[in-house]
Amino acid sequence: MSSPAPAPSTHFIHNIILDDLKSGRAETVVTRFPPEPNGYLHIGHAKSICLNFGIVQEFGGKCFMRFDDTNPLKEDEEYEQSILEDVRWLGFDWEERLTHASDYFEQLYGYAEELIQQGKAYVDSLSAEEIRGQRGTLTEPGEDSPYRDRSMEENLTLFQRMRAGEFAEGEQVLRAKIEMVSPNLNLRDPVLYRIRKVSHQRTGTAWCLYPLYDFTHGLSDALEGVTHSLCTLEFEDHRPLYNWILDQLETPARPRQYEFSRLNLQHTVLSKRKLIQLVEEKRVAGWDDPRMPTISGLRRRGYPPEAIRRFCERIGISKAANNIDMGVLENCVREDLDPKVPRAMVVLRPLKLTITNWPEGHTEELDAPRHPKRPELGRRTVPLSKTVYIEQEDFSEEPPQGFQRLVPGGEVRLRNAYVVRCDEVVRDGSGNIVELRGTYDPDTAKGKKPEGRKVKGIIHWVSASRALPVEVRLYDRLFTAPNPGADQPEGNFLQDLNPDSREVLPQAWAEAGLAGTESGTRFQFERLGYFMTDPVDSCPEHPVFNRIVTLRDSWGGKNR
RNA sequence: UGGGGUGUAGCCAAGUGGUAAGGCAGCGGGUUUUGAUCCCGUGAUUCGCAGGUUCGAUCCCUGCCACCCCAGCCA
Repeated sequence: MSSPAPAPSTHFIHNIILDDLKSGRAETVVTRFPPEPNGYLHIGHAKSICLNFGIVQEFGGKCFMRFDDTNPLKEDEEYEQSILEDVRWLGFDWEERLTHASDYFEQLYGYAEELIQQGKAYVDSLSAEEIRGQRGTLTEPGEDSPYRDRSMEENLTLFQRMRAGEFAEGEQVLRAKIEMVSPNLNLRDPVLYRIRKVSHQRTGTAWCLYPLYDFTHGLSDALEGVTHSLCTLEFEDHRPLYNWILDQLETPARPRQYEFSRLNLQHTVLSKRKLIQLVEEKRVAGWDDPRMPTISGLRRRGYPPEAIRRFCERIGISKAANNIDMGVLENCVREDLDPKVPRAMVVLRPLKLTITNWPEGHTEELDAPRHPKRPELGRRTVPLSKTVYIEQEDFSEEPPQGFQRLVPGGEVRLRNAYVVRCDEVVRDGSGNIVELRGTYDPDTAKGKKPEGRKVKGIIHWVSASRALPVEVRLYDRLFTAPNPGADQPEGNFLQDLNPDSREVLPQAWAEAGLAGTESGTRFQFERLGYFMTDPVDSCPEHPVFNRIVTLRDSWGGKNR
C-alpha cells in the first residue's frame, strides 16, 4: 500500500541506541512523543514523531504517546484529539501507551516531598517578581532567597498546606535547592511547583498546585521506563537539571536525554506563535488551511503521510542548524504519488479549439491508460468531439524560444488523441483571442506519427461537449521570502506573505470520467500537477480539487 | 563581556590519524503520446579561519571568527 520505505538513516541518535543495545546499557529502546496539548501539530513535530516512533520500530522497542499536561491554564482537551488524529494519520501506533504527565501527579508529589525531606527543595514565599529580581542575569550570579534555609519540617508543612489550598496563587512556590550562582540559569534554584487554583482538563479540581516541566519530564520518563528521551536543542541547557532531579531520587529507571536540532523549512513558519497569529488574524482560513505547514493543513492539501515520512527520513537528524528547501518536501510528494495515482486531463484556463474537419455531432471514445507505466491500474475512455478546450498557455502567437506547444499554423498532439493544426485565430471586438480553429489529421490515431513532419508538442485538452465543470484551488508557498521576516523591519514576517499563495478557479473543465469523484481522491492532472479532492468542500456532485504540488518543470518559461 | 551548542558542495548529511559516503537540487545526455516519470553521466586538491603536533590532520592541540539557544511561577 505504500511505496518502498527509504533506508533508515544512521544518525548520531541511532548510533547511540545501537551502542547502548550492544553494550547492554539498555535492553530495549523506549521513547516517547510528549506534546503539550495546547496547539496543533506541524511538520516540525512530524520530524520528532518519525524519530521517536520510527527508531523504536527499527529496534523493536516501544514509544509512549504522552501529553505533557502540566499547565491547565494553557491546555485544552480539544487539542488532544487533533494531536492523536495527526499521529495516527502519520501512520504510528502507540497501542496501549497513551499517557499523560497528569497521570503521575500523585507520584510526582511524593517525589517532591522526598526532595524536601532530603533538604534539596524548599518552599519560597517570595513573589514571582522578587524571584526574578534575585535570579541574576546571564553574566551576574543570582542571590539566595531569604526563605532558602527554612527547616525541612517547615518546608514539608508548608508544601502540604500548599496542596491543601491554604495559599493563594503566587503566594508560595516549591524550589529546588541547587545553587544561585550557577552559570546555567536553569540551575539557579528552579521552581518545581506553583499554585494554580484552576481546574485541570483531566484531574479536575483534585489539585491546586501543579509541577513544572523540568520536574515533571524526567520523572515521567523514568516512570515509563523511557531509555532515550529525545528532544530539541533548546533543552540542552536543561539536561543538567534533568539529571540532577533523577540523581536525587530513587526511580524505577534512569533515562537519558539527547537533543537534536529542530526543523526549519524555507518559505513557511513553524513557530507556534506565528502559526497562531496567521490563524487569528485570518491570514489563512484556519489551522487546516491547505497552505499551513500543520499536519492538518498538509493532510487537507492532499499530502500523503508516506510523503511526510519520506521527507523526515531524507532530512536526517543532527545537531546542526538547518534550513530546508520546500522543494525537498514537494519532491517527496512527487516521488510517492507518481507511481500510485491515476492520470486525468483537466483544463484550468480554457481556450476553445474548434476542429473544422471533424464531423458535426460526432463523438469518439478514445482509449487511454490510467497510468503510463502501470497497466494494472486499468484504462479509461476519453470522449473527443468537434470542440475542445485547451489550456490558454498552451497557445502562443509569439512563442518564446523553445516553445513546443501550439502556434498559428503549427501542429501539436492532443494527448491520447490526434495531431491538430491551428489554422485560424478568432478574436473579439477588443482583440482578445476567443477561439482557435484548426484541423486534425485522422491518420495520427494511437500515437501514429504524421507523414514527413515532426510534432514535438503534446498538450492536454477536454472535449467541450462532455466537459465536467470542477472547482480547482491552486496553492503555492505561503511566503515569498525563504526566511519570512528576516529582512523586514522588526522581523515582521507578515510582510513576506505571498499574495498569490491561493488562487481559486471556480470553473475548470475536467474529463468526463471525473464525474462523481469521492472526497479524498488523488490524481495527477497531466502536465499540471498532483491534486486531491478537498476533504471538506468537495462532494461527488461538485468536485473541488486542491493542488498538492506541481509537476517538476524543467522548462524555465512557465509560471509555477 | 556568563553558560550551553553548531560550522563538511546551493540545501541536507555521513565520516575517519591514511588521503572526503549518500541524498536533494543544478548541469549534460538518452528514452518517452505528460517539457513528467525513468536511465546514464557530472561537482569538494578540500571539511569556518589561523597556527601547532605528526611521515601524514576534516579528525588531535591552541587561538580566533560566525551563527543558534538560555535571565517564565511556559513547554
